[in-house]
Amino acid sequence: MSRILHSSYYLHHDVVFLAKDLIGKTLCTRINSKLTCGVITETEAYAGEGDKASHAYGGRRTNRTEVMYSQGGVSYVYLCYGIHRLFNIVTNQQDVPHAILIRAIWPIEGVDEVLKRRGAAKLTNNLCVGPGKVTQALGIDLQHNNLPLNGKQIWLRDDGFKVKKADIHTGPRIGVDYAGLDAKLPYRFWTTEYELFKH
DNA sequence: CGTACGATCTGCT
DNA sequence: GCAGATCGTACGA
Repeated sequence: MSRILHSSYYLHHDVVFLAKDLIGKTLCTRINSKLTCGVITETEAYAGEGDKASHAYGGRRTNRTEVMYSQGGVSYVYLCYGIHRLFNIVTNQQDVPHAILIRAIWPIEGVDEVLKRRGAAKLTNNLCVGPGKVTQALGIDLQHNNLPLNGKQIWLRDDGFKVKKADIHTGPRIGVDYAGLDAKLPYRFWTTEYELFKH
């Protein structure tokens, strides 16, 4: 059985819990009339105003970060290193700027289109491992910022994949050395049990 | 207005 | 292992 995640899902749990809970959920896009879906296999939580690694640290509120202050259940897409688009899920209530970066997926639908976008010949373990690769695979661009996550272009599904607790690993976030002690927080979650999602 | 830099990826060594 | 790509954002002048 498979169902779209309801908007309330994003509102009533802590962002760190959700980051872990999203492992095994399915992220779908229909962009340029192409349907592509992948099971989320790696995430990072960004815990708002108190988190030095977050764009919203210290309550920073600008054109770019404004969407993080929305009620949960919308997308936050931004440009990184001038090249890569990074896709985040905004969570929690209005004015609480929590977000979850999607760092990796295992593609399960529209795989041909994913391969085309990635410029690859076949599906390999690391085809969509890395946040820039995820957005490239799913066709997500800056114009997909601030979209509802139960909409026509982007949505999340629970396909009933059961990832065992012991198969979800935890560690510090990547590329946030500037965040001082917060760089050490165990806010990154991932699994490598791709076999669960095959066939 | 100027400028420094980043929640990265790739290809080459 | 490392350099280069590449540009919007943030912030100070």
